[in-house]
Amino acid sequence: MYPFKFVRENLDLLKKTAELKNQKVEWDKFEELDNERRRLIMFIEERKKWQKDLTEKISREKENKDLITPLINQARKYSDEINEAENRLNKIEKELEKIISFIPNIPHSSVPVGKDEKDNVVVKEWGEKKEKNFQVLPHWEIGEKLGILDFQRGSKITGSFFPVFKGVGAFLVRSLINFMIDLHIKNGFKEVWVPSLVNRDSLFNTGQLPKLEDDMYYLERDDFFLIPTAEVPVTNLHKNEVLNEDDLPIYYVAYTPCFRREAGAYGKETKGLIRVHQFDKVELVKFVKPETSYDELETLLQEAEKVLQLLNLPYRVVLLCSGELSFAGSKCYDIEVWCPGVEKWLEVSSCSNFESFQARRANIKFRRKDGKTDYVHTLNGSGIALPRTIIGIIENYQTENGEIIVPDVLRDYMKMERIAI
RNA sequence: GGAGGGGUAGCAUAGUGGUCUAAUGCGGCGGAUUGCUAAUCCGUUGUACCGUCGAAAGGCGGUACCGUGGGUUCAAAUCCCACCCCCUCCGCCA
Repeated sequence: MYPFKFVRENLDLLKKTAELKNQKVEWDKFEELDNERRRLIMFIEERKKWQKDLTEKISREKENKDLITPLINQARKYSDEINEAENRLNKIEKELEKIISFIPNIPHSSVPVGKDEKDNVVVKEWGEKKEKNFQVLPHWEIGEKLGILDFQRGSKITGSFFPVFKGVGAFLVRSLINFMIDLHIKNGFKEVWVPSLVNRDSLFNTGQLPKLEDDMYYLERDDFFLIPTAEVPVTNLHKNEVLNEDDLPIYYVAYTPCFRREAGAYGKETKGLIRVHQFDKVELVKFVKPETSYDELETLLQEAEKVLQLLNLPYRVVLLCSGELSFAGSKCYDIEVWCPGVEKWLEVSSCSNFESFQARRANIKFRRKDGKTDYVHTLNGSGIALPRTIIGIIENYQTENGEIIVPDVLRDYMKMERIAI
């Protein structure tokens, strides 16, 4: 969310970025209303000044009725004029804010310009796609055979794409969450537990609203939303705060369930655990000084990569092009794990720098040593999302006789070497 | 859900219609004193917007901001209404 002045002074740049991100904005209307807003402010402020002077005179001469009666009449006139102009100003500012709220964040200069996923750049590949001398089954087949996944019963309870994990499957979910959180705590992240329901304001601040309203579950009675990611509650932890420079950087790790309606996504990559309405995720969030945020993005990416390296799952890192960047993002890396059963790279993490975009909306500042305040930069990355990681484990660690070897790093948690019938 | 108390600049607190242009303390920043630290003393102090000057840092002039939004009034931190949040107690409840 940019201030009016910034938009006014950077119209060309913002128009270009909105185009790159395929976002429609009412630019002409903005210019017209912005001019009118400034005219009105000048009109109002002038009259307020006059009114103030009169008020002072009235106050001084309040004993002298004959003298102040005409003054009061004049002041009343100003008061009416101010009132009327302010009503118009309020309307105009609301309209302007609505227009501005649809202006997306500006991509960083290192982001490749492009339209769709074909223009993304693979910047790294890690691990080996091991050749197996047997046909690797997709996770839903082997998972149901082993009794650790149950899609039928999930849809009975709620609807399709609400999976059930059973027995060792449920234990695997719990173990992965603990493994990931333990890892991140060891590397300096502070664990937080936050609400999974949030208000409109919080979603606006992180940039999900106004654009993605239809993609979220909504509780009408209370005007709350179920979170699509822990990014929303964790980033809003410091809404309307002024942090101390010495407190930065702040690193948080949070486990939460995530809820996504995935409106219109049916039929595409939706089998098994690939795309579900409710899933678990361990999320990393950083609050940092602007001058360090791009270094912080690289270390955030490394932190997320560590999870896959320790699980020994082959993955690649993709730098998103401008057209694929989210509304609020300045730069974003996706991490995709190779899943040989479905023969696809599946996204398990998205690491983004939002620069000051979210901090402006959420009003999160910090005070520098010289006393000046500045907006923090916020970053977040999944560290990492569970269902697709589980796909990766089931499909990469599958044996010929239909068992799953437990990755070394999880054996401390699960106290077993293989998942078998 | 009910009753009462509260929300004032980074924090803590004062302020019940008109020099409030929001006081005071702490903290922060700058300086003085000083073997070191501490203490003391002096100065300074927020945010947003509009106009104007400037390449910029910023300067100057103005307006607004006392939880949020309305209302009364010539004039609101102060009076009235609604809502939000925090605290205490009661009720209900996993």
